[in-house]
Amino acid sequence: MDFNQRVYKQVRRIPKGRVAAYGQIAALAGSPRAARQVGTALRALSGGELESIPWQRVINARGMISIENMQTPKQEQAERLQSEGVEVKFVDGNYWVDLDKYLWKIPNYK
DNA sequence: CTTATGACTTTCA
DNA sequence: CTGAAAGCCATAA
Repeated sequence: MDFNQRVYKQVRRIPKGRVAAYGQIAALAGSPRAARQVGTALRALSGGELESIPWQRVINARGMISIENMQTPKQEQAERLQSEGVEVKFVDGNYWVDLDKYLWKIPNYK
């Protein structure tokens, strides 16, 4: 299975109303140091996948929405998160999420 | 096969 | 706290 597919699979596991860092997804996908590739994977999403995958729940380690891509505005991500119950703050041109409250705490397996 | 690139993260000044 | 710098590694060219 491709790295991208593993990423999508993990992203779908993020509970509604929670967010996860790129690094977390990378770790779950099998490459703890491939956080940037998670972003690359999400950037490659197209039409239907944007609806079937909760990509809006993935943000950077500091709780900020780090999209600069124009086809999927960070504003849209903020809106999607808020409609799920996640509080998003808009400060100086950037959207922030309180990680202490909304970060997805991965349960211990094994 | 070799380079470039980047929806990231961590560290150091 | 702020910002610069260097790792990291899958993908694209």
